Order: sequence, then structure tokens, then C-alpha cells
Amino acid sequence: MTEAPDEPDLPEQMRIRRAKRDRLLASGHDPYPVTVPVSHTIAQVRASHPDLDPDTQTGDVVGIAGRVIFSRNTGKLCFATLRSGDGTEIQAMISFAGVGEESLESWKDLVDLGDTVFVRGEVITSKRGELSVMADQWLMAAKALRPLPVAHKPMTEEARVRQRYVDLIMRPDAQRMARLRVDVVAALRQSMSARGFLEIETPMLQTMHGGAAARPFVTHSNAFDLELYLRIAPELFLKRAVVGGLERVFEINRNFRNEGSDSSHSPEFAMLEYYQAYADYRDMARTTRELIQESARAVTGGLVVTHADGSVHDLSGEWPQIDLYDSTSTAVGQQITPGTSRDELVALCEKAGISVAPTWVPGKLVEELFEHYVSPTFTGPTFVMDFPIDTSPLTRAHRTKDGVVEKWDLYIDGVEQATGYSELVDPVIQRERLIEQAALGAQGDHEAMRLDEDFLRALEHGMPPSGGVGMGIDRLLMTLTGLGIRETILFPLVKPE
RNA sequence: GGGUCGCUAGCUCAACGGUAGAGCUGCGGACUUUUAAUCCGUAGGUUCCGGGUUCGAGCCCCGGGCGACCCA
Repeated sequence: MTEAPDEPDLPEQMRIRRAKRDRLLASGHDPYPVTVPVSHTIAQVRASHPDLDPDTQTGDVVGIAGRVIFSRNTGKLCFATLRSGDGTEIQAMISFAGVGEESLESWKDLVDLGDTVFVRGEVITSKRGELSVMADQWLMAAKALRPLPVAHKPMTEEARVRQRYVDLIMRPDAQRMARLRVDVVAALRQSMSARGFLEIETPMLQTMHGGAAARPFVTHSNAFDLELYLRIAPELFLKRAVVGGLERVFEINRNFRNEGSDSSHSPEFAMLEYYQAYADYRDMARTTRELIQESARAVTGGLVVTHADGSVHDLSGEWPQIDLYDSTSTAVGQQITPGTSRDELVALCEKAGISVAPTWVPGKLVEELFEHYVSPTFTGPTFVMDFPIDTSPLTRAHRTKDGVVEKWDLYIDGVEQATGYSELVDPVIQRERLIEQAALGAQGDHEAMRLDEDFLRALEHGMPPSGGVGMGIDRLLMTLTGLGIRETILFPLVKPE
């Protein structure tokens, strides 16, 4: 048994709680016992005693534990609302008659809001009808040394993100979000598994980053004296697996991109990527729609989801497909094709107020025009088809249209939700594309891809015609809930205080 | 990267350049049916950090930190 060391700089309320911990120890009670004799969860007690009349005695004795979130003491009878980890609550009653004077006084002296307590007693209802456990014994299960924030004023957004443990205690919605995420990921895994996909894990520490246009985080292996990168995408390894004959593979895991964060971007984010041999981008679009619909059904029971702001979003049915070049041409009032000159595109961008970076290739300019004029007009889920070839170095050229690749982006609520491809599997063309990327990198484009010789060697062994998709898990949670990305991630990256 | 706003008690927020306050929380007291319990009393501060102006700075100026929003 240890005394709390003197910490005179602590706020008064924390000093007092430490003193209560000491008093528990002094009276022979462990403030952090190894276990308490819980017999039922709060949810079980609630479920097995529905609709009792007020002032009922059931004769059922249970042992429950939960965190004290409200406390109302009268002279010889104390009420506490206990909340369990799943968000369910029940009232505990500690009475002079039930536990005796010493234990009652001890409760009033030593139990604070935020403490986790064990209560054993009969399941009853109070005179007001509240389902309660009338204690014949109580024990401290975990003494809280810090006070909780006020329950009736919302914590600031920053406080909720930085101290998610407190957010989870105080706000049942925070717990619901964490559990919803579990359900969505489980639904995705089940949907993939039902289609014969194997879940595999590919390296997060890579000697060569690739698979996306993004700046990587760099780290270092002491043992190998080697510069390593946190992956920006699993794509090139999943494709190696397809080369090897794992014809349907997927991975759900984290990617890391060394860029800023805002309401829809996080430096680390979870992604589902899947590859399917003998499928093309149209097959992948259908599968992706089904995956999202199955996720929505799994967590909401239907295909019409209601967001936190009350807005309603219909994910049912087929989703429209529009052509990138056609829709952008209509929006700017001028025919744009893969043959439109860079100068013309720059002029259109400047007219739109888009500031153009000198490294931007023509395809990038077209995508910027599209995002400026067209994507904000989307009202429901929309597939945008057939992207410029110069921004998609890992994608197969379109089978009939010059200058574009077989790639789609799926937009939901105006945000890119997923992207799919008919994969480029010709190792000769792939090498040419990556050499072009390496040249861009040499010119200072930090997002350009590198020449990955081992990946090319794999392709040279022959990769079957395949489709691939990448879908953001955090984005999917946003789509289903309408919340920001920092709500969907339990512990998002924050700068140190 | 640019602009605007914010940072004060454990939490949420006030305070004309002039003694830093409130609610909840806490502490002491009353109360055996409360529901954000109520009633009486009471304590609690490095005003994000560092400089400067001033008789005097939470407030004004400069620099820095963290955050939010808008723009790029």
C-alpha cells in the first residue's frame, strides 16, 4: 500500500480525491481491487426487468458495476446513476436500512462523480418508477482521481478529441460512433468474404512507397541502416498477390500520407482496397455500390441514412454514372477532350479562379475544373467515369476512348468516397508510365511515384486482367453518419498540447 | 501558405485599461424516494507562453504555442 506522494501543486479537487483514495486504503478497502463480484451487466438487469410498476420489489439480487455519473444524496438514502461501458444506465440506491450507518457514511464521504463502483442488492423500482438496485453492499471498483467535466454543457471539440476517454464517458454518441465503426468494418469483411475475397496483410513499412500520388512519412531502420517509408497505399503489394494467383484479395488497414488534415482528411486513415482478377472497372463499380449498401443495411437496417444534422440520404438503387470530360465540357460551355491544350485549360482554370501550379499536367487541370464546376452539383451517389491518362499511372488505357483510362471516382455527398480501376497489367507500358512519374519527381513533384523494379518484375510474370478499388473507411463512416472525420476516428492525430 | 476569431477556476463561460466573477463541480451542514434533487454556508486563479507600452494589462502592441472557421 502506498500513500499518494505530496503534490501540492495539484488543483484542490484532485488533492481531495487523492485523500479519499488514502482513506479507502486506511480503512482496509482497495481503491483499485483486482476484481469485484459482478453477476450481471446493467443491460442484463434492464432487459430482465422491463415495465415494472413503481415501488416494486422483485426479490432478485444482482451485483453490478458502473461509473457514477449523477449523485443525489439525502440524509439516510443516496441515489447514484451508474453508467456501464455500453452506455446503459441504472440507478443505485444506498440506504441506512440496506447497508448500515458506517457503509452509508463511507459512501457519502468517499464516492465522487466519475468513480466506478460495485453495488450488490435487490432489483427494485423507486417510488417514481426508476429501475434501481437497492444495495446491501457497495465496493469501490476504481477511484477516479480527476473530476469529470460538467455533464450538461458540451465539451469543446478540442477537448473531446484530445481526451477521447472523457468524451466516451460523458457522451453516449461517442460510444455509438466507436461501435458503429466496428459494425461497418465487420460488414465490409463479411461482404468481401461472401464474394470469395481473401483478407491479406501487406507491408506498412516499405523500402519504396507507391500506389498513390502522395508524400510519404519517412523513417529509418537501425538494424538495416535503411530509409523506410510508411505506406501511402497497399496497392503494389496487393497486385503482387494477384500475380501470384491470389485472385481475389483485400486489405482493411491504415495508410499514411504526409499532408495536412481538415474535416475530410487525416494523415493516417483506414482504407479498404480490393483486387479481383477477371473483373474490370464496371464490375468493381457494381461491387462497390453493393458493399456500401450492405454496410448501410448492416448498421441502419435500411438504405436511407439520416445524418447527425437530420438530413436524409438515399443510398438505394443503381447509382448514376457520368462522364468526366462530357460533364466538365457542359459545365464550362466548351468542348474539352484529352486533346485540349494545356494553355486552353490553364485559361479556363484562371477564369474559374483556380490558382494553377506550374507542375500540373493537363489531366490535373481537367480534374480541377471538374471539382470546381461539376462535383458540387451532385445530389446523390455518383460514379464519375473515365479519367485523364496522365494522372493515373497505374490504370489501363480505355478500351475505346483515346487519352483516358478506365477509372471511376465515386462521389457521395460531394466527397470522394472510393475510386476504381481496370488495372494496368502490361509491364512494358507500366514501366513507361513509372519512368514518366520518376521524371516528374526529379522535377520536384513530391507526390510523383517512383520506379519500383520489384513491382515491375512481378508484372513481368504476368498479371491477369483485373479490377481494383480503394475505399476510405473513415469516409464511409462520414457518409453513413454525416459527422466529420475526427469524429469517426477514435484517436485522431493532434499536436501536443 | 493567407485572413479572421478564440485560449480566464476541475468543466462551460463572463469581466470599459482600474479589487478577476457566475453556473455546475468541490468542501462543511440539513434531508429515507431523488432524476441536472433541493436548501444553508464556503473554498477554489501562473487569465496559453515570452517580451513591450502604461501609474496600472485578462484587455493595448510585438513574437511564439495550440485550436476553430474562411480563403488558396
